[in-house]
This record gives sequence, C-alpha cells and structure tokens, in this order.
Amino acid sequence: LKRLHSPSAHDVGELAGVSQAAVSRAFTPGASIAEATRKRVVAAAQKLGYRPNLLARSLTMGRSGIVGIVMGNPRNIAFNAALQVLSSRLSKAGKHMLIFTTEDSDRAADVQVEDLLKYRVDALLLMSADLSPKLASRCQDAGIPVFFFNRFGGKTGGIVSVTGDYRNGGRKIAQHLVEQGYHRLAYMAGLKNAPADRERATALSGYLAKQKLPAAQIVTGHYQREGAMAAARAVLSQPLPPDAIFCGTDYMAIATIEVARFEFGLKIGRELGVIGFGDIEQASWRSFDLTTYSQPVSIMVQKVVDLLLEDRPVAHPERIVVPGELKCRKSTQRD
Amino acid sequence: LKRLHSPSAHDVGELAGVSQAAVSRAFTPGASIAEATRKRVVAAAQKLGYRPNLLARSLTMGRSGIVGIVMGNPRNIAFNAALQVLSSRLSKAGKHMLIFTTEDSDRAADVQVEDLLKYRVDALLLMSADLSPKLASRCQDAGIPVFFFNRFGGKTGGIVSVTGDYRNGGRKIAQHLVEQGYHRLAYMAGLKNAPADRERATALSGYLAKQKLPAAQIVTGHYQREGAMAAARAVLSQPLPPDAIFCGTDYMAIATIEVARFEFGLKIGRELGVIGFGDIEQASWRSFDLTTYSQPVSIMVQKVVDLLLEDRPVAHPERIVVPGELKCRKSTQRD
DNA sequence: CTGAAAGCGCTTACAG
DNA sequence: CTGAAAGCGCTTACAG
Repeated sequence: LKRLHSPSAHDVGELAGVSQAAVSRAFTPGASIAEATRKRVVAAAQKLGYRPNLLARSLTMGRSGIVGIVMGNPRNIAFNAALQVLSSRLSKAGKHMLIFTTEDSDRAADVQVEDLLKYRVDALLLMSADLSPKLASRCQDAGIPVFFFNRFGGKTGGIVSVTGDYRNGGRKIAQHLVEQGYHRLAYMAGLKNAPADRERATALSGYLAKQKLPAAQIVTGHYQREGAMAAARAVLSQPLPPDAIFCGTDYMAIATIEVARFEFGLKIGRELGVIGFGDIEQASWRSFDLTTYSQPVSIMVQKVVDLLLEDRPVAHPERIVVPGELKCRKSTQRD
Repeated sequence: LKRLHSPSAHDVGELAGVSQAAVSRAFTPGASIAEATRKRVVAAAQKLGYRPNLLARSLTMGRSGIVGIVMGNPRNIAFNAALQVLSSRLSKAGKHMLIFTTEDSDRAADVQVEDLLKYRVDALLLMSADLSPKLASRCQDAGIPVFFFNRFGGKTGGIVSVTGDYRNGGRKIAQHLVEQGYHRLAYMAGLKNAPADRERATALSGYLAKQKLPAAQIVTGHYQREGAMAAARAVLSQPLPPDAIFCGTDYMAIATIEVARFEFGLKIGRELGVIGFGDIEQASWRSFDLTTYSQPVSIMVQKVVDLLLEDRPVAHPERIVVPGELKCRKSTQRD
C-alpha cells in the first residue's frame, strides 16, 4: 500500500518562502536562525502538519536516538514498574525504545540483537536476558554500548551490569531466618548455576557455616510457578522437611506459600518460614505477607539510564550493585 | 561521541568487486541477481560484519517497518503475556516495536504519538490508552492506521478496536451470580463512565431487571488496588451490604477479596461472592480462586496483529469483540 | 542570518 | 544479470 506522503522540509520552506535548510534550522534547537524566520517557518509547518522525519535525521546524524531493549523472562522482576520508569526517563532524554522479548531466557538474545543493530540503535539494554560473547564484542566493535539489567554481563569487555544486591541480601536473609529460630533451611534457586542464585546461596551458606549451623538444602524452581510448586512439594514431602525456605524470587516464594498452606496445611511463619527476593508488588499483599529483600527497580532503572545517557565508552566490564533492604513481614514470624 | 562507522553497502561492494546496487540486491529477497554474485557479496558482508542499515532502507522505501505502541495502565490486562505475544508475532512478520508508556491512562497519549509519528511508524497500536480525536484524524491523514487494544476507538474514522466481550461477560456473570443464589449485588466499575464498565454494568442490570431482581449498587475502584480496597470497605460497611460483588477487573477483585477476608472476616464464596473480569494469572491462584470471565489476550493480540499486517485502509471505525468464557471458581461457590 | 550543495546509506527504474 | 544515477528527507560545513 502506498503511504500518503507527509510534508517534507522542502514543502514547508516553499510555503514559508525560505530554503529547506532554514526549515531544518527552525527545528534544531540552538541553530543559527533569525527569530522572525523561525516563527514564519513554524507557522507554515503547523499549517502543513509537518513533523521532522526522524529516520532521515538519524541517517545524517549517525545516531538514531533509539535504545534497543530485549526483555527476557519478564516475570522475575517488577517488570511493569521497570518498563514504566524506563520509558519515562528515556523519553525525557529524547530517546526512544525499540523492544523485543525472548521466549526462553536460557538462550541468548542474539537474533533480536541482530535486528536491533540494523536499526543502528545507540545502545543496547538487556533485561533479564543474555547475549553471546561473540555478539557482545561485535556490538563493541560497532561502538554500541551494552547494558545488562538484572543480569551479569560476564567477562566480555565494555559491558555494564546493574543488579540487585544478591550477596548482602543472602546474608541478611540468612541472619534473619536464624534469628527467628529457623534452623533447617532450604534454598530454592531459580537455576542452580545462575550467577544471582550462586551469590545468594553462597552468602547463605557462608553465614550458616560461620554460625556452625547445618548447610541448607538446595533445590531448583526454574523461576516458574509450576517449577517452584514441584520443588516445594518435593522438599516438604521429605521425612525431615526444612522449617524455612528461602526462594530466589518472590514469585517462587508465593508459589511455595500456596503449596505449603493449601497442600500441606502448614501455618506460614509459625510452622514454615518462607522468604523471597525482590519485593514485587504481590509480596506485600495480605494473602502472602512475604518477608523479602528488596530489589529497588526504580533506582536500578535510573542507574542504568544515567549510565546510558552518559554515553561514555566503557573499556572494562563493570558491575553496579544496587543495595536493597530486608522487608520483615509475617511469612517469617514465628508467633 | 563519535560512532565507529559501520561498513556500508559500498564497502561490501568494493570488497566483493561489485557495485553498491548489487550489494543491495543481494540482501533483497527476490531481487534479480546471479546466485554466484549473491554468494560472493554475502561472503564479503560476513567478513566485514555488514548489516543493511534499516533506517536508510526505511527512508527510501517510505515504510519504516516499525509499529508504534503506547501502553496505558499496564495493570488491567495480562500485560506481560500481551507484550510477549505481540513481540513474537510482529517480529515474525519483520516488524519492530517502538514503545511508549503513559503514566496516567486518563489523559490521551498524544505526546507519545507525536513522537511516534516522527519515526514514520507504519501503524499505531494503543493498548489501554486513549488518543484525542484530533490526533487520530491526523494519523489518518498521514495514512497511518490506528488500532485500539482493550479500549474503544470512539467515533473517529479509520480506527479499529479489539476488546473483550464486556456485554456477554456481564450477562453471563449476572446469570451465574443469580443462579448461585446471590441476590444483593454490587458492581465495582473501574471508572463509572468507561465504555467497558458501562457495557458490563448495563448487561448486569439488564439481566437483573429481566429477572425482576433489585438493581445492583455501583461503586468505583479506579482500576487500582487502593481504590478497589476503599470501595470494598465502603460497600461492606453498609448496614445491608451486598452478598456478591462483581468487579470490572480481576485486579480489583483480588483487592476486594483481601479486604473482605482480612478486614471483615468474611468467608469468600459462602458469605460474599466475588467475581472479576479478565482471568489474569493470579485469578487461578489458590489464595484467590477467583471466578471470572476471561479476556483471551493471546487471541486478541493475534487478531490485532493480523489486522495490522493486512495493511488494509479502514474507512469506518470498526470494533472487534473477542468472546471469552466464564471460569467458575471457588470465590462464587456458596457451600 | 541564509542558501546552495554535499552527503548519510539505502532502493529502484532505466539502460545495457 | 548488472551498473550508473536519481532520490528518500534530513544536517551541516562553506560562502556570502
């Protein structure tokens, strides 16, 4: 289908009696143009419904103003909030977002990134998604900075990661559980070898070892509801089940609460402590009242956007850890 | 900062010993080019890390391949699922998504759409967001089709709306509640005058009138958790409270359940029926077990994408209603 | 302050 | 099947 062609700078110039270049200047803040002609141009543009073609501008300027975003499994993070904040902060800076999602976050988001590169995005933001080292370095060659959000960038150079504080969170949680008198702990990882899970598990077992307490049993919930429920069932069916379960995400923790409560008839807090990670909206709902360590999504987004807008070339991989805090709620209250 | 310039078709042509035009043809499916030269070009491109610049292509072709998307209040719909489906379906068709969100869905998304138009998007998709008639008609003038998802397009021409079946849902819900023996009903609207709420409320009161039953009390939850909780409190504090509440969204219904259960000590189902609309993921969680009328997001997305890809000019406003079904769960079970 | 002109990286008739 | 050339709608030195 043919597009009705929209007016160009040339058309506007004709109407205003100036050159096409003058029209361009009228729409370029800080360009050298007389106030009177600027006004005349703007009036003409108004009348014609002219909007500068950003594709053309991108082509000449060599920067698209577009940030490429790939979202992995959007369930693990306060996804809506993140997108909202991201969008508002970026558009305030005149940037726009070209978005992809990936079905399974296990595979690297290479296909999506390939497409993104064709649009000459100014930067790449991977939210809970991975990228192969090979493609990462191709981005670097192309001068496109890559940012990981809620994920580790790995060892490839020039990549910035912004994550929650898994280490401190894990330690704080361990401490809290022990203080509450729980002593047979289990850790439900998303994936056993996910860096975030490793850090949490390491912090947990480090604390337990220091207190001369028995190590925590480790299970895997695959970051999904069904997976978490299966893991919870398995753990709770054991002859000597744990008296507290620390889950790598709030989402899995909620599933665990439901299994414990409705399938095993356990009183949450009193008979089984459950603790999550992230402090998503549902954690504070009365039905769950989930103790958790917060992952301050807004701050994390802000951080990544700031770095992104700085537009400073990053030589070495950098990791930025945004601290959270322990939110004590009823799911780990003994009485 | 300067961008390291990426290789152009010209560079590739040089390496492969062909013209720049030949390079273009090598990357245009169906273009007239000898297989041998195509292979040579592709090899050269490979070596240089060449990717066709889609911005440039868009400029010459007059179509950007970009779909502009504005997301309003993302809480009311199974937002994640929708985005996931949308993304995968569109990228299968070689389309990409430029995304905006709007903080308050009350105001029209005009600012965002202005920006989108500057990128010469091929189509506009408003998800739970509004657009002023003025800007809508400007889109039409520019030949850009506008689609509303989960929202009515209003009377402006050339706009397609895809929505759930509020009318049938409202009727089915009314019928179900009455059959279960509830007889003092309340309807919690998002906004009193939102078209979706009107249709649901009308269907409900139509059914009640036909059955010669008393009309339902109507309250407003503003589509938000706090708003819904406040409305639920007000309704349940009355001397003669309703014995069932039909909420315009599952999200509000869940908030209502929590207020009724934890603040009023009511047994959900037995003492107070609660019913939602949409069938979001949480509705089926054991903690809520919420009866609801489904809004099949995947199908709705599929529908809107199909229409969008058809790329057929729409003369008159069209509305497509995707039927759902009643999901009977415990929240409206009397025994 | 302003215009003519070159150039951004493509596509696509038009000749050959 | 292939290349030279025009054109898509901008920006930006360069003269004036």
